[in-house]
Amino acid sequence: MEESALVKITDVARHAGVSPSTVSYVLSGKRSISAETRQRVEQSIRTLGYRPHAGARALASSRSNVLALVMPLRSGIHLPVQMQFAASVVTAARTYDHDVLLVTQEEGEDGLRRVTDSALVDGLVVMDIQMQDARIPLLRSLHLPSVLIGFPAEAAGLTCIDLDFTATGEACVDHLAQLGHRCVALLGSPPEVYARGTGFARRTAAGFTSAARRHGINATVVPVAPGRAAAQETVERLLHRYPGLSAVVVHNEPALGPLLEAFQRAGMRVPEDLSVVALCPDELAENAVVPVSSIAIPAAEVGERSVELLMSKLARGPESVPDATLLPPRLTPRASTAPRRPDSLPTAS
Amino acid sequence: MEESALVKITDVARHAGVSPSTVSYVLSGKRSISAETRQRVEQSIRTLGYRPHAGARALASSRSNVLALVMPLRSGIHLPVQMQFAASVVTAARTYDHDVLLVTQEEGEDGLRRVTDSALVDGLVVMDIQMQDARIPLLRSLHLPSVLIGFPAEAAGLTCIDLDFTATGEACVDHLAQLGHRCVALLGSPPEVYARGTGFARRTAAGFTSAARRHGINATVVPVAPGRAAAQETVERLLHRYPGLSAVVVHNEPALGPLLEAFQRAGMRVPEDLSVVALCPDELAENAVVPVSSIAIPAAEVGERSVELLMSKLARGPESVPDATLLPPRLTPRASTAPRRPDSLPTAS
DNA sequence: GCAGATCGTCGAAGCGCTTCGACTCGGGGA
DNA sequence: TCCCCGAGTCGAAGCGCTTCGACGATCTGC
Repeated sequence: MEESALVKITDVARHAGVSPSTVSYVLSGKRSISAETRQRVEQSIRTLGYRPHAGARALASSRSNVLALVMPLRSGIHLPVQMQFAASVVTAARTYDHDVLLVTQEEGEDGLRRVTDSALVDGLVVMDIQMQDARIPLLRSLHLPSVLIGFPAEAAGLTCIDLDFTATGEACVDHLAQLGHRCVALLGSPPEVYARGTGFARRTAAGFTSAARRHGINATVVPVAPGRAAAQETVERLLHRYPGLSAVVVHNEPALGPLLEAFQRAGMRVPEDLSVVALCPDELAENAVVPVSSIAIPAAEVGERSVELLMSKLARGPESVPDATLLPPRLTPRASTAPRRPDSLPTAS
Repeated sequence: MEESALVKITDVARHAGVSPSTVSYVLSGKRSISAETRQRVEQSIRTLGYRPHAGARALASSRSNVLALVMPLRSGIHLPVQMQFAASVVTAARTYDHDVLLVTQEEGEDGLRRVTDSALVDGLVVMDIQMQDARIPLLRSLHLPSVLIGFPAEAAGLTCIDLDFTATGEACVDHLAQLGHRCVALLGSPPEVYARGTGFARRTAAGFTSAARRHGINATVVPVAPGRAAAQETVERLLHRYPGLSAVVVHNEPALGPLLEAFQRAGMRVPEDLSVVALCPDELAENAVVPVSSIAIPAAEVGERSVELLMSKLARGPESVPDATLLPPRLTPRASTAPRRPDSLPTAS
């Protein structure tokens, strides 16, 4: 409540009539302190406006109370998601009395080395993990705990968290099946992405397919190449091949707009003739020509949970935490999905 | 090039056959070291993979080599700008061998107190400064240097940086005058913003007006309330009152789309009948119905410069740096501005 | 050639905190 | 009654680094 920047633990100790170590124990709770002493010390801390010196604390305790957030900072389409994510990481970290150091993706492995080797941080939250991520070996060899957002090809022994894409694929189909649709398509990522074996694309497709089988629904998975032209062509081919098609799931953010247009142009009104579910941020879904029912990456939840995981590893060891945590999808119904019209064409043979 | 996390300055010293202090001086350059010794030490550092312990360094030198970036993390419309900004701050900080601690706007004054009092950071970059910003008094009383993005009402004695809005208003008019326009309007922020005396709105208007006078051009400033309806109405009134109007400057990001539509609806084609210049992010300008000539906040430059200012204050004292730094506007011409049609109506009387 | 400056290096004293014994004091269990 | 134990506190030893003063060696200028 007073000055600052110069008051140290010995000042507090003197003011409270105890030894510095006692003050330290009051602060950390690592030894029992009589209620009376504790209150006296706490009062002194407040009156003097004492704040432990972060560096000194880090040196003595080998804990910095800072964690690194490694994130891509180049402009892209996902910005709102990233921001939400960063915000929730910072907020969650604060509830554990930690601060967040911002490390850019571009700093790569050297960046990680730097912040860990210099004991700047106690742990890492690493966003935007690729299938073949160059940082994985390093992360694995690190003596510091880390949590990865997304799943690399080889995830064993790493703590990863992400939306459950299999369940997401299933949820979309469940939703559509419930509305009576009998012939559905998954309009997915560009072909390369599948060829590369990218995890989330494959998992979504798998969930989609198995749920369709479970419901006894006619289902197909179609990659969508980038660009308006490709979208248009994909739609034409699709409608020709599956005349009974009455619903699609779009898992390709940039293609969503073009695809909707293409369907429109092909005479399919949404949702009268065609129901559409998308995997994309709510922003995008809300602002499409017709608001699209969607499942979004739960950025805030991912952020919060990842910090919780990290803190648990820090406090209770790496074994205290599951390797993979998959967040359940939440589908937000909007105007783009409706029951199948009884008079629509019969399901394709 | 080897292990890590446990190699300390004494290890390096032993390996190089010198004393720890010599290693320290090699690292900091604060005393002269013979070329020979320097090389030997540097070699040892490399072979052992030595990284100074950040906490120890901070404790001994009372410099943490970390700076705080205080930014709003709630989703809003400006996200791309914020990100660009954050990215350039981090990058610039790295060139000065500093790291960046992320502090959210929401933490407010307590957040600032915490990171400064605990000596976590050496200085602050504070974004999103309001006219009457509650943090100003605190920032002023701080013993740590700070740089503010934006100008508060009372900026004396604070280091502030932002786009030069006066020059921006002028640049827009210059551009339009050069194209032959003789009657222009500034479509600005909602009335409250002007009433509140918000700095950037006023300054833009001032620049706009004075440049128009200089060019002998008919000019008017019109606030634009939020909402499509308001935009529509504003446009109608404007066109009625200034039949000779052939160009507008829009300084109201969310209103840009609605305004363009309203002009369209009123039969004014852009740019044939009406030239439009906007103050908004490039993204927005590029993706409007017709690409809009625009001046954007130079986020990357602001970020970089703000770090430079901060570093200068840190290294050479607060006097080494100007109170205000105004970045020159850069107008990007796009499809929305064209020469005035000779057959357009005469300038309003 | 010699006083005095300069260069290059070292040793030691902290920076402000945590933490590990050690010590005191009462209160049970035997 | 004696001993042991736990609760509560203190003192001191670092944590790994920077920095100040000191000290020999080498250079300057007369």
